[in-house]
Amino acid sequence: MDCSSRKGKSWRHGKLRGCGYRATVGRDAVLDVLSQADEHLSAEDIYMKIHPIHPGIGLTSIYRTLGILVNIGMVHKFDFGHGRARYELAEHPGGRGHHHHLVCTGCGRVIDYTDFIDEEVALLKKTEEGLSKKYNFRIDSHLIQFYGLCDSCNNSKVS
Amino acid sequence: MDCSSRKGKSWRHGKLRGCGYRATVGRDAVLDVLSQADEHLSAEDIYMKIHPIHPGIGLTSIYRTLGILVNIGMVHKFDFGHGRARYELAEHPGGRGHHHHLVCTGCGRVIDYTDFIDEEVALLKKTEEGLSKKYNFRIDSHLIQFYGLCDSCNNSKVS
DNA sequence: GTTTATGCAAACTGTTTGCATTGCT
DNA sequence: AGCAATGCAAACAGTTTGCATAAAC
Repeated sequence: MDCSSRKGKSWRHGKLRGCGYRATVGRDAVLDVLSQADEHLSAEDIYMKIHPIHPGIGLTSIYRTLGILVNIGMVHKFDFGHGRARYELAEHPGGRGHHHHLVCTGCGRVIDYTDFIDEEVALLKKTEEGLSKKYNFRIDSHLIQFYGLCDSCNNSKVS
Repeated sequence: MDCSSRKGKSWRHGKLRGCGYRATVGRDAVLDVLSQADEHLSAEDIYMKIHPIHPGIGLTSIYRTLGILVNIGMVHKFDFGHGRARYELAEHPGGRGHHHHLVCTGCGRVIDYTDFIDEEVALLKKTEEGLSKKYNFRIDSHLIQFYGLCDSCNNSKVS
C-alpha cells in the first residue's frame, strides 16, 4: 500500500491518516520506540519499552499497530527463525540505514551489515526489473540474509 | 554440521548414520516426500503425504526428523510469513535446482525463480567472503526473497 | 455523534516436550 | 542387550479475536 501523505515534522501522522487510520498515542509510541531502536525488536520488546511510559497500552495494540505499519510499508517484519517476529522501521533501499542481515544459527545473534550493500542493491534492482516483467509481479521489498556461526559460537564449538 | 558420508544410491542413510543418527522408516519417508515435492512443504503437508502410506508415523516425528535434517544441512527451512515453516531439500548454491523466492504478500503464493541466479550467486559468494572475514562469521547458507503482489493479486486489487 | 481503536481475557495455531513403548543396530 | 526413535497427550509460545468500553475525528 502506498497512501499519499505530505512529509514534514509529523509526517507519520500524515501517512497514517492518508491510509485511513487514526493517529493515536499508542501508534505514536510504537513508532517512537522503533525509530529510537538500534536493533530489531519483537512485539514484546516494544511493549516493554512502552509500558513504563504508557502503562495503559497493551500488547494487543502493539500487535495491531505493527500489523498496520507493516501493511502500509512503514515497518518491515522479519523472522530470524527464533519463534518471534522482529520489526524495524523501513528504510529505502540504497538510502542511509539500509542493510542486510547476518544471522547466527548458534546463538541467534543478528548482525546488520552494510558492506557490499550498493552492489547488492544494484543487482537486486536489476533482478527485480527482470522478475517483475517475467512474472508480472509488483515487487515491494526484498530480504537478504546469511546464516552461519558467529565468532563466539564458532570458537565454542567442539569439533 | 558436516558429518562425513559416502555418496551412492542410499547416501541419505550414510549421511544420517555419519551424523550419529539412525536410519528409520519415518526419516526415509520424510526424505522421500521432500525429494519428490516440487514445492515447499510444511510439516503438516509432509505428514499428510506420508500418512496414507505409513499411518503409524506421527506429526511429532516429522517435526523431530525435520529438525535433524535441517541441522545436518540436508534440508532448508523457510518462513514465508504465513505462520508455518516450510521445508525443502537442500541444493548446492550454483547447482541445478538452486533458486530463490518471490513471495506474494497478497495470497501467499511462492514462486521459485532461477533467473539471474548465476549473477546473484556470484555476488553472494563475494559478499560471503568479505563478511566472513570482517565479522569472523562462518556462513553456511543464504536466503534471498522478494516480496510483492503476484499477477492475480495485482489485478484483483481495487485502487 | 459516529466511527475507529483499545484492553482484557479467551481462543487459536504451529511446534515442542515428558514419558512409557517400540525398533534399530 | 542397549540405546535411540517414536507416539500420544499435554504443555507451550507467540499471535489473533470477540466484545464491551474509550478515544479520535
